[in-house]
Amino acid sequence: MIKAITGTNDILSEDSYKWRELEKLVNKVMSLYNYKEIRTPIFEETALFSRGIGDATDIVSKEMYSFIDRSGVSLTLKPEMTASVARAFIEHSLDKKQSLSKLYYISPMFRQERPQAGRFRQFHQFGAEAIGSQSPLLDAEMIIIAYDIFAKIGLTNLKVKINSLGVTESREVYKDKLKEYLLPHFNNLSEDSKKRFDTNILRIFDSKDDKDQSIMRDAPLLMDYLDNISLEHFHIVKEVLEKSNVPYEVDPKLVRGLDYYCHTTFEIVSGSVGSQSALCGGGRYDGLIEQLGGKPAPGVGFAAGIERLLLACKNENVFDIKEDPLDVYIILLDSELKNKAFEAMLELRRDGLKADADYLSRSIKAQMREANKYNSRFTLFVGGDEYKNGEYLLKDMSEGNQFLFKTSDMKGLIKKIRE
RNA sequence: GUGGGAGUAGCUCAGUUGGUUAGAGCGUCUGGUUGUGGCCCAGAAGGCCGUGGGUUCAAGCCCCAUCUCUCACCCCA
Repeated sequence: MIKAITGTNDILSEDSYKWRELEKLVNKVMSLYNYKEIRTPIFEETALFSRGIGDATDIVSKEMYSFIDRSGVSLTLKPEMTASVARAFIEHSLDKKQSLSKLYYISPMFRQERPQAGRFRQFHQFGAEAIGSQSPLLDAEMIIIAYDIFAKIGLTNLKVKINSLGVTESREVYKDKLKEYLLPHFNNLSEDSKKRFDTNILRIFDSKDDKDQSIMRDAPLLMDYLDNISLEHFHIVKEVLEKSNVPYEVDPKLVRGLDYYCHTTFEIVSGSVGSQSALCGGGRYDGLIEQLGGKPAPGVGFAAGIERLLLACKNENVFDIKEDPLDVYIILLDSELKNKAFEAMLELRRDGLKADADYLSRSIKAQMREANKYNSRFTLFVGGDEYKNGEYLLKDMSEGNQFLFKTSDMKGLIKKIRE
């Protein structure tokens, strides 16, 4: 039997309705904040991601779905969206069309990781990017958008964590200090952290190893090495969040994995999912556009994982929405009338009512059970004495009342259903 | 890439120290008289017990391999 690829999922109809509603909500909120949708290709040149995200990250070095196409070019299924949006921004000279580009997206992403709770190989993210301004108001806006969407969904077990990485220069100074501090402890670090010492030393703060944690407890903090401009930037972000009623905590150990981040970084984590608790993450990337060959332009953005979000919803018992019930289910009493019944049903549908009927020539009992399964508000009986008298019988399924309508009076029948 | 757990009906799971025709609940389908659902009742369909080897007179159960799912590490949304 052929099965779906490991780490990919079919979204069956019970769930796809929920996905659609979530997407509607995202579209709505993004439009309130005046972000415009951008759709980029599923695959890009591999070089875009190795330059944008950073060669040292695991995402680029071993988790990308890369392949050589027939013309010999290395292509990659997008593992994240920021690099793609940045590429499109440069390619279409969006900076010349307007001073600030506020963009959002909903899109599948691909990473060849080992699947676990809330993590898949094809997964979906929505997110936003604002390119063209250094304003800390935008950093805060990103956090607020994500927070607003999560709140509208009904999630409560959330924590907003923010931190500042400052500018590159002060961060490099700090990295040296950290190296200096860690060197005497090097042999006591976990194997993973020994590797991180060279590749991405800041991420040792994220280690779940107890020994690492105790070593890092006394490590110097980046916050203490930030220059005044970075501190001021961060201060404004915090101030805006407070005034916007977004509860947050500063986590000086929150460092993000992607190379392009600077200044503000943030995550919103949920206590309702497993170990993959970050529902969204993001930050500022003032150097990225230039690094990808564009004219320097500052940017900030975030991405949220849809599968994780829905997992959190399931565990918190929120956003449990069901598809609208059927308005009418047609019950065919005389099989000779099936064309007539189909016509009537079509008329209902074309008038905007959700209607369906039995296509398997089943018994009346079976048809009624089917109507009930779809939670149909009404059933319409076609046939029998009523039809001989030129009438249809309409039954209200919750009350049990029945009403007669002239077959010529579809308007009256429709009006009754709409009441 | 590393480690733990699990694969029996559409779903959730039972299957005793290996021993005849493999079970339940839910779901599905059909009925419970002439044209009416939900509740209830009855019946039916549906399984090469993940796959391939092995041990044995005998394997769903024991052994090996393999695949898949799952959780955690790594990494990250």
